[in-house]
Amino acid sequence: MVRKTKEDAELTRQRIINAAREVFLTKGVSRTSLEQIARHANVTRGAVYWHFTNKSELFHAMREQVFLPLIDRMDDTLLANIDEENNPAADPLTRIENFLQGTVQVLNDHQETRQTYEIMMSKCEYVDEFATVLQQILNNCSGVVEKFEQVYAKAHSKGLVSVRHSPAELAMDTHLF
Amino acid sequence: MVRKTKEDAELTRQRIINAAREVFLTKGVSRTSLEQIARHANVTRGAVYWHFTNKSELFHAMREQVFLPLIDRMDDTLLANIDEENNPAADPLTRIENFLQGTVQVLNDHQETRQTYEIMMSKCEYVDEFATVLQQILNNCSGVVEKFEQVYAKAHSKGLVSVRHSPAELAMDTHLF
DNA sequence: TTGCATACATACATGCATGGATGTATATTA
DNA sequence: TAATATACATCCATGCATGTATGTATGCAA
Repeated sequence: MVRKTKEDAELTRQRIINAAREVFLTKGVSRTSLEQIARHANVTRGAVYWHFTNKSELFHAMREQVFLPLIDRMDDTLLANIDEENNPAADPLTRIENFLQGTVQVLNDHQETRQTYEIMMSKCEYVDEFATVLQQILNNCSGVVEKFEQVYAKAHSKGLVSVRHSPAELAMDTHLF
Repeated sequence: MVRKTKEDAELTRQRIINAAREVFLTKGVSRTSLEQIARHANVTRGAVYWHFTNKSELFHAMREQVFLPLIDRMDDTLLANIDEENNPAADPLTRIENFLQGTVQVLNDHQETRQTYEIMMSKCEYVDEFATVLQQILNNCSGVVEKFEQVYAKAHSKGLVSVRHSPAELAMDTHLF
């Protein structure tokens, strides 16, 4: 193996991330060594250490590949042009439904996304360096809940939902689901 | 340290389990060594290996201390005398509510139970030996769902719930909650 | 074409964690 | 009371994972 062009290097980086995901899934995050990941990606640990400073940075990179698209999709589906009053597609409850269906769709179509979620849920111990990861995830979640809340507030002001439920409650419930 | 009486030994065993829970919580299951647990319990690894063959057995023992009472409570609260037709306290929906409130109560009162749940949820990677643990947990869950289902079936036959929802659906929903 | 940066591979030192072997003092039992 | 089982503590060999240091061949820019 010798020096590659920038595009090749980016491919290698991606191969490492994919390898990490697959090994994480079967071995668990803390039990996979960077050596195993490297072998699975047909490189050596040198390459892994070149692209990522350590395992948690690699984990973080893997995570971002599914979270950033999620955030984008939320912004698009849920919040974009929410203030245009006379937009038929902008009905708040329809937006929520669309977003949830989109989420299921993604989980159906992309096994990579499924795998990443499974790793985050039952193959990772959120301690030490990973505690900050958990913090980030929770921050993300409260961001998600907040966005739900905005949409529900809109629905509320339009009289689309029962006044017995506050937007915050509805948002939390939807998120739990 | 020298040989103790059987009661002393049982105390030591319990101290080890408690120590394990506390260290698991802060360090995560895979990152805590039996040495750390031993130190935290004021014994040596020799004692730990005497009472438990390895880490996963220790984990299993810790888990049983919260799951077995849960199962018992389910049987008592949910299922006991469910077939006595004219028992006022045996109303199916009331049973469900009582059980859920009891669960919250336990989580409120026993920080040990809270800690154990937190460990099982975000401080443990379910792979290899622990994959069987996950399997057991899932089995337990389906057992739980089944019991919910029985109660809902009873409620159904009494006309207490809308016929639009099957007992299975209701059970799954309650369990998710 | 030279020189430096890049993209890795290889080698090495270090540090636990594990599990088993062994030691040992006491409780228990026959 | 002698023999044995119990409840640990201590010690040791082994292996693996990490991080870093170093080697090296190539792409790229001046």
